[in-house]
Amino acid sequence: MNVLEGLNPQQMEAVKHYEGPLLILAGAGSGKTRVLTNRIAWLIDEKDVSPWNILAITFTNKAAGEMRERVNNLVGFGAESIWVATFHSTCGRILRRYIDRLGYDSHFSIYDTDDQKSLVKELCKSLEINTQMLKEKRIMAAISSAKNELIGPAEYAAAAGSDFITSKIAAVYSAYQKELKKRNAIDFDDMLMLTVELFEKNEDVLDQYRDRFRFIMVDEYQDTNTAQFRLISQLAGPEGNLCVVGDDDQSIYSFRGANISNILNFEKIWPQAKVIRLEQNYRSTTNILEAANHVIANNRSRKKKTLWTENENGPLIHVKEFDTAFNEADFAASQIASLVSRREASYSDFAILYRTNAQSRLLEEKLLMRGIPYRLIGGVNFYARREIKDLLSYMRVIDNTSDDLAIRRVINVPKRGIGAASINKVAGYAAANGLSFYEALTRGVQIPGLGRAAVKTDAFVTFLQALRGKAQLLTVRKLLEEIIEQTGYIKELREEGTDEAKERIGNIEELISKAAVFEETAADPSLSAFLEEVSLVADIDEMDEQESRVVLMTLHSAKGLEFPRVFMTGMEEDIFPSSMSMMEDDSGSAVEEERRLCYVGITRAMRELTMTWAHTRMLRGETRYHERSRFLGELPADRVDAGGPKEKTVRPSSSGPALPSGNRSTFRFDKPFKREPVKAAVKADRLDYAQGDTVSHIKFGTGTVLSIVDGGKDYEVTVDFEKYGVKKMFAGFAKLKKL
DNA sequence: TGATCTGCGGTTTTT
DNA sequence: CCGCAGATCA
Repeated sequence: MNVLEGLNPQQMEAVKHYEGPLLILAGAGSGKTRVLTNRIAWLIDEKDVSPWNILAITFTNKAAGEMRERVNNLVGFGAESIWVATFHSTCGRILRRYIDRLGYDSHFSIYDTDDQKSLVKELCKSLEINTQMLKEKRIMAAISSAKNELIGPAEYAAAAGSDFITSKIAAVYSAYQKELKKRNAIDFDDMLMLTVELFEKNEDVLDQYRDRFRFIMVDEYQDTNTAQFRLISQLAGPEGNLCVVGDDDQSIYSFRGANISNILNFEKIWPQAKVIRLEQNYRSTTNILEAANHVIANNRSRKKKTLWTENENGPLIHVKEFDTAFNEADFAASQIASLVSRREASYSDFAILYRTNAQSRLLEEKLLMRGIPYRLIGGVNFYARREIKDLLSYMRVIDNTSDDLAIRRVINVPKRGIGAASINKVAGYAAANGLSFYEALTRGVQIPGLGRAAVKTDAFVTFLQALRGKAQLLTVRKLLEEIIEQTGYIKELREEGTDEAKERIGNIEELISKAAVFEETAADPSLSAFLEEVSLVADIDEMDEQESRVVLMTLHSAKGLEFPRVFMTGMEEDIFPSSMSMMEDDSGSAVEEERRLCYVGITRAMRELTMTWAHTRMLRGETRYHERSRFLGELPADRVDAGGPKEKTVRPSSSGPALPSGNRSTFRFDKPFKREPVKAAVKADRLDYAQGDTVSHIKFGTGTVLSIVDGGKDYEVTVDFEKYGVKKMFAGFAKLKKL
């Protein structure tokens, strides 16, 4: 296959770039992945670069998987030895091998957000920090950004000085790192920070990886934070055979430490860098692209560039206004249903995007009602579910007995009669003697005050030891099944028999098949590797383009994807841009990030884009009013649909920015929030059914009304459905019919 | 010790 | 509105 075929001149130039640093500024849909993969193939084919010497880094497993697949198709022989991975799994692999140089053991656990929170909470308690005043979340965010900036506890404490809050955070940070190390655990941010530290302190290790990774590619470069930037700088070395691809207009992760200046600094660190711009878009219609260009032009801080396309105009952008978010959601569902029934589209053509995960609920409801299959990305992570975390915690303890959090999670699951009192005694003894929780546990009766409970803890220790012994001989999947068997986890759920229990069993079965897939496909099928892999799964990784389903996800998750037809919902001030972004008094940079997010959303669409907004929307249980989003006003009038007969339409600005950047603060103040909840907006005066009546529901079928409670805003009706059991619902939404 | 109840706070985005 | 944490009861 000719890797240069069909490339435009700029793409060609990028693909044929051999040695030295290269910055590719690639607009949305300009074929950047193609350029990256073809360049890899070109290096191998034309320059005899060994696949072994190539590293390609992405942010998500999904992106890595796609790149891997495309590279495999392009590079026949040796493609598997190209290292294609995310930042985090790259660091994971390096650390598994060399983390002993930093005083950890190679069986380290990876703490996720929940684990971090438990630890921070624990530390706040022992440091006597009032978490009402200084929230765990804030501490976690501070620690995370410090790590992203490669600031260790000591440096953080020094910078904190006498500032009360900051010095408290510094104290937690220091204790947090100490405790993690004691537990032989690291968090997400540590993966990066520790790898950088490893390279800094161990020249031999860095040299070894430098020698291997002679050619480095980085995707979504605009999202790199300082730690990631340092890492690739270390690997690339001064000669810098480094090729990065990014788009400053799609930088939407500054809250996670992403640093736009990494793009600007690129040419400073490597003055010899070549810069190539890819501005031709192959994805979207002219109307969509013009809309995107017009909106993003309102941002002041950006590298000026204008995407263009040879594609046809296509349909106009539809902008629809609704009274309520219900109608909005229903509209999206009905549009999809009618297009699919007319065979003009298939479910997988559609994506419904929104700003916050909470907005998915309504949409799900409406899709469900119409029987439209959908895939929800995000929300509660599969691996964060209780049953999954329980089982994984067992595996964590088996892999790493120092993981106090994991062992304390499972010590009484299933119930073993070891309660909080006993746990505290063991923990106290462990702390006093510098032992891990597990080590303390093995001391049994020696622990003061444990008394008769020691019989139970001893049994637990024996149980764990037996499992640990077996683990040596078992594959990951078998081990998991053994744990389930020995603990009676599924058995217990089966006896419970509720819908919820059934769902949990389903989740466990899914975990087993994930373990099965893992042990068949992983290069390193060890327990540590399995636990690492499941820790690093992102929501978006769960998406499968092959499915014939509508996809629901946040605008953030949508980055890097494309769909023939896109709905952007909740286009309202305070929702999108979010109220948070407007509160910050930072000269509008947060709003600019929201605008980039809007740009990302618009440019996901290939053919048809529908943007919707609603005057009222339920938020945390109260109905709130919203104005239409300023971003709608920034659309070019000549690209927007005049609207159907049913809905009123928006008057977009004729040209230019709707809101000069300098005016942001005044704008904020002359538009006070309307926060009064609307009572009786949806509440019917009375219901045409009563307790004991038989009613029918569009999805749940027929059932008997058990009770009706006047909840103020609406009636809450409890119905016992024949097929689905007892459900609680609101009369205004459920649209129950008396039979 | 375990199960149930109540009150409160939370939602911006995530590897 | 929902989920969680602490309080309260069996």
